[in-house]
Amino acid sequence: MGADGITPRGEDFSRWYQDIVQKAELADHSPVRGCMVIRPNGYAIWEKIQQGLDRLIKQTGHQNAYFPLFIPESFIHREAEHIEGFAPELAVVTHAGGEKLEEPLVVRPTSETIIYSMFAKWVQSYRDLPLLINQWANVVRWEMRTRLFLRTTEFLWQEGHTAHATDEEAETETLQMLEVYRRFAEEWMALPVYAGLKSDSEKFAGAVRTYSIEAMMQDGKALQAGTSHNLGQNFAKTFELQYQTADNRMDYCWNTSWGVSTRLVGALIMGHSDDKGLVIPPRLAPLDAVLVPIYKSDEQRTAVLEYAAGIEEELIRADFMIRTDAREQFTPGWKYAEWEMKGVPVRIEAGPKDLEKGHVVLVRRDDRSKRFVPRDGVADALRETLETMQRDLFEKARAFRDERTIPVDSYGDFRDYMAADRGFARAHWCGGAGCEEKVKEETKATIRTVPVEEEAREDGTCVVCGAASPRRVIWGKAY
RNA sequence: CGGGGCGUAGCGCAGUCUGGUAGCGCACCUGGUUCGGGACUAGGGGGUCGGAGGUUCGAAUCCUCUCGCCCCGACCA
Repeated sequence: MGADGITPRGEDFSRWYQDIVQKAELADHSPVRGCMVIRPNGYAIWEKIQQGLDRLIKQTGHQNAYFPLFIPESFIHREAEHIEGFAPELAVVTHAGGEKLEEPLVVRPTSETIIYSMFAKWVQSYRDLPLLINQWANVVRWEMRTRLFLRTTEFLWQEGHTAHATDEEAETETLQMLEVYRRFAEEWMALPVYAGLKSDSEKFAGAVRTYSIEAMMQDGKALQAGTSHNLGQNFAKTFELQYQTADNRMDYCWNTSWGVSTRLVGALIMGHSDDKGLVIPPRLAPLDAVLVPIYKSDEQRTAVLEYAAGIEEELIRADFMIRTDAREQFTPGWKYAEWEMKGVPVRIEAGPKDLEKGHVVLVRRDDRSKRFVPRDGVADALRETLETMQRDLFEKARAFRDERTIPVDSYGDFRDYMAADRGFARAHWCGGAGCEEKVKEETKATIRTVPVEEEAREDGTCVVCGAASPRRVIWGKAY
């Protein structure tokens, strides 16, 4: 462990991750196994994610609503594949009000069943469609093994649910939201992602097709960062979600659902942070900058704090989130380390020399580069620094990912590459579940995503069995 | 749920084998000197040793059971 108490990434990635979560005060373990207390620093990041994404969701025409936590157990059982996927991880309430319940209540693992049963009441004709709903909620899945943010028993997420008149429209919606997630990941989170289709073995139970975005973490492993499902008419048929067509027939609706969760906070950590602590892309940082005043004598103290107060006031007026760290009991150096640990994107230093020269020092968190900027231009300089840092973080992550995503054409090479834990392989796949299963058993790698763009088409032979393959797919070990 | 590791002050650990007054570093509190990359000094506070039961004159230490965390596997966003 280093002087700052963080296990270096290269030494033990998993411990490094836990150290960041603890030391940056993002989350803590609750008394209940597998559950997580999201601490203020962590929750502030989640709030930024919510704000950014909520806007994109609304801009694409969706409205927020809220459906209840409790779902009648029978609802979950109605859709055969759905229950098969979820049965082992359900938490069920059997008693309430001091009595045994007539029908047990499931704590939602996801809300398809309750939402589409309600949609059935609201949709009469094609004129009621499309119905575009989103909800921000908590869900519970009784997982065997948990990790803070990445997989917890209870987690926070957003789940969109829509109903459409045609299959084509539902598919368009599914892809639209996949694109929203891709944009959010890349432009807000500065995480480059591969977007594409899930193989049958990885798709959501109850969906016709599942799409996802997949990001590469700094240890070369994949993190599924968002999913978008085309549900077909599976749930519509189960819950009698029908509508009257323009030519007076009855038809079942076509549904989609899509979500991202607090797991994204984990993605941010593992995507950008370093051995000094948390690194957050500026667009998602709760604080834009921290101002550290520096002084020796009392006269300096008075002058510098006044200088700092003026800067802070100006930056707040320019709509930045900023805090001055005027704590007396810590030295500037100590504060630098502390704020680096917590991932504040920019540090502003202001001391007697800066006051004298009429400038301030801006230091970037990611590369710790220093800039001296005139006092009067501090707001513009800060804005520019944050924008540059946002871009640089994305480019750095993209270069890392690209370098570690390599084409592989023989099964021997494939096994060697996966054994080295480097990253993703782009290899041909015949589409057979058997080949996928064999790879998983022998290398622990799975198909992360199947690229669907036209440009991705390429004739080749399956890296496992040698049969004809229309495209390379992305393979990797996953969280 | 299987295999491995670990629970002792807020954090990191020693002490456990071989039972005998619970320690160290950091953090915390008070004073003084410091302050542009994790300051120095003097004094001080803080612990049902994860929990329960047992053995013993005496248990952090030995025995039994139990709970939690981490790593590896099976399940998953």
